[in-house]
Amino acid sequence: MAEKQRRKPGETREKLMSAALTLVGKGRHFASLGIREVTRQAGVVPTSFYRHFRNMDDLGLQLVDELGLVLRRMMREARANVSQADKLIEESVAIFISHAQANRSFFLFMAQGLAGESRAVQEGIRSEMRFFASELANDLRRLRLVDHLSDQDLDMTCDLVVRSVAFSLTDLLGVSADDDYQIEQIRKRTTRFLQLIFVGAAHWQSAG
Amino acid sequence: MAEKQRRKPGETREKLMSAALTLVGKGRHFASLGIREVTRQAGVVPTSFYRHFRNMDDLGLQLVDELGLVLRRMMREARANVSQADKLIEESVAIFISHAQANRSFFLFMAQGLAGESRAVQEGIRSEMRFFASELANDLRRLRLVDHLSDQDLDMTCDLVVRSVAFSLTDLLGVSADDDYQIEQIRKRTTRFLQLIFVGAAHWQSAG
DNA sequence: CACATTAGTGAACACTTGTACACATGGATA
DNA sequence: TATCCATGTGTACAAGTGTTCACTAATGTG
Repeated sequence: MAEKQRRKPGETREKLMSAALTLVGKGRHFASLGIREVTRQAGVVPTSFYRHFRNMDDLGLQLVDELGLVLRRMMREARANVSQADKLIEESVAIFISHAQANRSFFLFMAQGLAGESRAVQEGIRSEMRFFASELANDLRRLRLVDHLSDQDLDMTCDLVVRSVAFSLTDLLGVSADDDYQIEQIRKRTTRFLQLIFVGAAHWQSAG
Repeated sequence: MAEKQRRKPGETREKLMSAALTLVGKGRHFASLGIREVTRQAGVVPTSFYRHFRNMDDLGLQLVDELGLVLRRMMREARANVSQADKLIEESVAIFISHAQANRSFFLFMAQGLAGESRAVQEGIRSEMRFFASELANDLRRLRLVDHLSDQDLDMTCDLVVRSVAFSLTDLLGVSADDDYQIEQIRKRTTRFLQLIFVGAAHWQSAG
């Protein structure tokens, strides 16, 4: 019989989660993954799955939690690297794209989950996006870049910004990871989107 | 043995496609549907599937084509119903939402396909969105509402508009079809998004 | 009318799937 | 040290899967 050493606690759990992400990274859709498939990819016997998750939806929910950590790391780096206010958009988009590349499977999972099968996962991702948007609003407030906007209008603007970036994600994940030209195009386009939105925000009161 | 009457040509084909849509409408993800499942829902023997489609991806591609028709109908109605230029955004959003409600499963399929499993379906949907955006640009040009924008900037604006609306789709499809309050909220928010974008477009030259 | 084509059927195939059960083992706890 | 429990393993099974095959009835074409 094969050895059944138990290594660090939670190791198999992580193997299963990253196995699912690996399969997603290979082009599979999370909704089409099965328990056996994931355990096979993780190099673990199918029964082990139930030691950690009740079903695939449960695994998805726990992936959403980890996704939250990835997003928070990204925000922290963005805040640390904002050198000048007028380059804020460009630099933030660049950081976002590099994180999306570095955690491709994670963001793929996020893009899939937005219209996914599990309502709970869907809501989880949406919630992460709302949090992201509200943090962005806080930052902009603190930098005093948007003093003329009401809280509500600022929230709306940040919401739109986050959505636009999230949509660019699906562009980004659609091109191969080493197609530098296309990635650069996406970066430029996303940057212009955000600039357009902020121009709109800057003139919002007069038009609203 | 059961009767095997063949009715109109292409009837089973349609039954299969709408069976897939029905399952999607019930909350399933297209990527997780199987051939047997679809044929069962259509009330047809599994073998019949192969008379019309090579596999599920093929069926998905043909659904994208039909989706194109739905979108074109929507555009036609929007063009016919634009009463006054200053209500253009509000009325267009309202038409969009009513079409999305009337063809819920179709739009659900579209939202899923954007980050779906089949690259071909993904590209098909993207292509429909590009077409939609370019038609929008033509209309705006014709109405002479955006004379100060270059073609390129206009394309970008329309692209952003279409993306924002598409993202609102996922909001809309996330709430139950008879939750009028939430739907109204989504309608208002989407309208404001577009207004913000167009305010940005109106002031774009001076800032770009 | 004869005939090829299309579009339906059911039976069978070799696999894969989710899940249940009994069992083993290492580490923490008492 | 003795015990418990979380975590691992192998086996088993019923149900579901995609696909092939041979057969049949309706339709369009000569």
